[in-house]
Amino acid sequence: MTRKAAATNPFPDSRLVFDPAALGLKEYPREFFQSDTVRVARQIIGAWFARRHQGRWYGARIVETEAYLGCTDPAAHSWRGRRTPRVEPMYLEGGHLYVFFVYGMHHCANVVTRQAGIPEAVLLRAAEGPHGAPGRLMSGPGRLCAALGITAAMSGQDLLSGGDLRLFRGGGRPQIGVSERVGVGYAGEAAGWLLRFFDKNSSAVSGPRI
DNA sequence: CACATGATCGCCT
DNA sequence: GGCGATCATGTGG
Repeated sequence: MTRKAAATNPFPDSRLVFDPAALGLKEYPREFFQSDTVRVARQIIGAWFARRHQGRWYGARIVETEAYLGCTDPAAHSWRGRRTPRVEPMYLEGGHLYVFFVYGMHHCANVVTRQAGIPEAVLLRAAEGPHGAPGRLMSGPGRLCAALGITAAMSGQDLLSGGDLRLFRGGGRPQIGVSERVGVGYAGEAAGWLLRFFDKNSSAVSGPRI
């Protein structure tokens, strides 16, 4: 017997339409993404991940991230310098997008950090919409990608080349919570590293708020 | 070629 | 809290 397919958040979703120009949102300079990965993971809490589609911008205010520290991080796809077609975008210079497919049904979006050849990245785990928080729409990396229609075909795109995928700086100074990363129990000691960051005041954060 | 598994989610108990 | 869906990817023969 077949089971009901997992519910998907259709893209485009009109609740996510917004106007970065009207809001005066600015983009980050390249150097920002080339700096320390943990710093980027913290700093982009409150930033806007945006996608342009048929003339409209769809936006997600990032409220939860995780840092993946490349060759020396057992939880990272690039651990020990692994270099395969899937992971290749992680080796691009900071500011590119790395998207992968997991569990046969979900996509996860990452912002690549550091210089070209240093495969580190920040996983986007949760976001809230521009017109308030539409419940659990983007609470979790899979739902976040579903809501914005992010697929592996977009992996390797540059967020700083004036294209349809961008990251804008957010306003304010969110209160940042810190914890272990989610779902990396297989990574041994690295499972305990405090590399997950979230907006303490957001109801869209996906996992434990400890 | 064959097989094991995962940076998740939703439904079940 | 547990489990199954479902398949691209990586690894090994």
